[in-house]
Amino acid sequence: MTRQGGYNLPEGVNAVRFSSKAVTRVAAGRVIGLSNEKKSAEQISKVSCSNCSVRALCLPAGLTAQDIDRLEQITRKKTVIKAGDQLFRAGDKFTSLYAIRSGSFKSVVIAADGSAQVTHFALPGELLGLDAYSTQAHPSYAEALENSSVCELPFAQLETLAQQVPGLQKQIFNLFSEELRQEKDVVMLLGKRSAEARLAALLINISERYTRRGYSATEFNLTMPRIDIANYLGLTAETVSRLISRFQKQELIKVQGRAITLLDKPGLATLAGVSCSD
Amino acid sequence: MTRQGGYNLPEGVNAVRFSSKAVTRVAAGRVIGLSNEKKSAEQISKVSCSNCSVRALCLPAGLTAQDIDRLEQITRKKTVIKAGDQLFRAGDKFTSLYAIRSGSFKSVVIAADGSAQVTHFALPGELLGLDAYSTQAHPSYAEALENSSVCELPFAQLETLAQQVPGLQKQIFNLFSEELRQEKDVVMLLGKRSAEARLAALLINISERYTRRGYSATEFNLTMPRIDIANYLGLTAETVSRLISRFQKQELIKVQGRAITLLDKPGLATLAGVSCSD
DNA sequence: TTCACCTCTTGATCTGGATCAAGTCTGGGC
DNA sequence: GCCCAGACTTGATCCAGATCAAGAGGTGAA
Repeated sequence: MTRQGGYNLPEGVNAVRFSSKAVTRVAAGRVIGLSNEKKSAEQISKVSCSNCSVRALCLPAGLTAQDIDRLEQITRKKTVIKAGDQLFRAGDKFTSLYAIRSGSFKSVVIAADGSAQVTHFALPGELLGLDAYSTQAHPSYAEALENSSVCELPFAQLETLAQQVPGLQKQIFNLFSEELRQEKDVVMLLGKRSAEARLAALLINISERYTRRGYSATEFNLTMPRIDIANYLGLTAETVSRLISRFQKQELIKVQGRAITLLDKPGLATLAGVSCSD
Repeated sequence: MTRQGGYNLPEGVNAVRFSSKAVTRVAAGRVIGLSNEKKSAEQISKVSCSNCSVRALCLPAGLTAQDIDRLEQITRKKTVIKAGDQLFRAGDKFTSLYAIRSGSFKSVVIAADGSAQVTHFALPGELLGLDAYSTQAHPSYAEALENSSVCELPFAQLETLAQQVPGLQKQIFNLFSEELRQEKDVVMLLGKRSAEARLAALLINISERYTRRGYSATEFNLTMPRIDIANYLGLTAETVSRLISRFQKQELIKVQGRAITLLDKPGLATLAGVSCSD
């Protein structure tokens, strides 16, 4: 649906691509280090949680090796989703949750008047589809922002297994609750904060989420286009662009295309009106 | 904490109070009919889900009589919370969920900079505290907007019971998912909609939620003060007040203090940019 | 009853971010 | 290589809603 040109991410190995001009300014080693994506977009069909990089955040968290084994048995496949492709569409019947192994997604709700609203950016280790349980249909669609891979968890089986494995039930409650808490943060953000505070908060938020996943806290890719960031934050692309320029002038961040370096995270946190781990 | 004066709700039987002027304009029968609160604020300690008016929406939904009985056994008490009192404070250790039997609450998060944000209005049959599970501490405080009663559900026991009763696990997932979906609706609302659309959407939303609880779809109390509505919608009290006046002039609603009559629900739905059940 | 203190309403002015309008940059196709 | 489409940037103008300000209506306490 969304055709991506220009600043788009490459299909292959590295999630970051620079213009020749930019490359001259960034050391090659750091460019590689910036990648949010694992080395290659594997398309292995055997699911193995135990060597998955996000197991500490995903459903296996807190489970015994034996229980993880049972979880692996119901996990149907690990698919590669290309940038721009949809994992599921709005209105699709709810049958499975999807755990993100690598890459990133946006969740988009289409309002009654046809307008789209980005409601969530999802990173590795997070589950997509939790909000579909109560109505048994996905209220939003999920689109890959870069080449991504996911594990599909048929919910009926997951539910049955959770009945037998207390740790799994706990972890599902945990992921539900965590997502609920995050949504409240978004509501807070959109509620009363200035455009400046919103963008600063998003940068801090994404930084912290990447940190928990073992990536650099200060250097990462904003895999989403400006227009999606704007939509998510309740702003326009122009305002986001202006703010990014201003933040650069204020030496809070450094930007090359979609690669971001946070130069002054405490400063951003102050703007955002949140405390930060720095 | 929040001292309430002026337009405050009475302590006693009826949630609605009118000025003498207003009373002359509203038939007594309809005033009674407007009440969002059940007849009296009972303080019975024996929990009985089977004769609770919100059982169809609350945890017992879909359970057998036998399972409801087990649920009742772990439900610790039914307390009356006075208007303005807090059910739990932000930062309190998470031990229980609270099911609202009658009345209404607001959830408020205090940001790092000290500013408060109303993140949710909770009505009978809804659970408070779901967002505290992942961190084991309440991120927000819950304050009664009118005299209310709740059932306390110690979560450790609820979790154990859910392990044994599949329908209960399902229903907990369901309430989590439903709240998540609702939060997404709020994000959509705050994202890009005009002040007018936000207020219209809130009125529609509250109307539909009361309808599901068996109250009138067109006549109900906005139990929350304007300032809370404004905070929740990311607006100022002045803007909310102006909009309410304008909606009255446009004959979309009729307002007496906090009592609201929706005169043109489809019209409001159009403004809100949502479809409605009317 | 009077007074203090709320919440709510209404008016006047100001401003942050939207909108409109050109551009520039980048990568892909030919 | 050149061209084109889409992502992004930057500038000028406009307006919805904030802010500031004043007053009205209602309640509880003395």
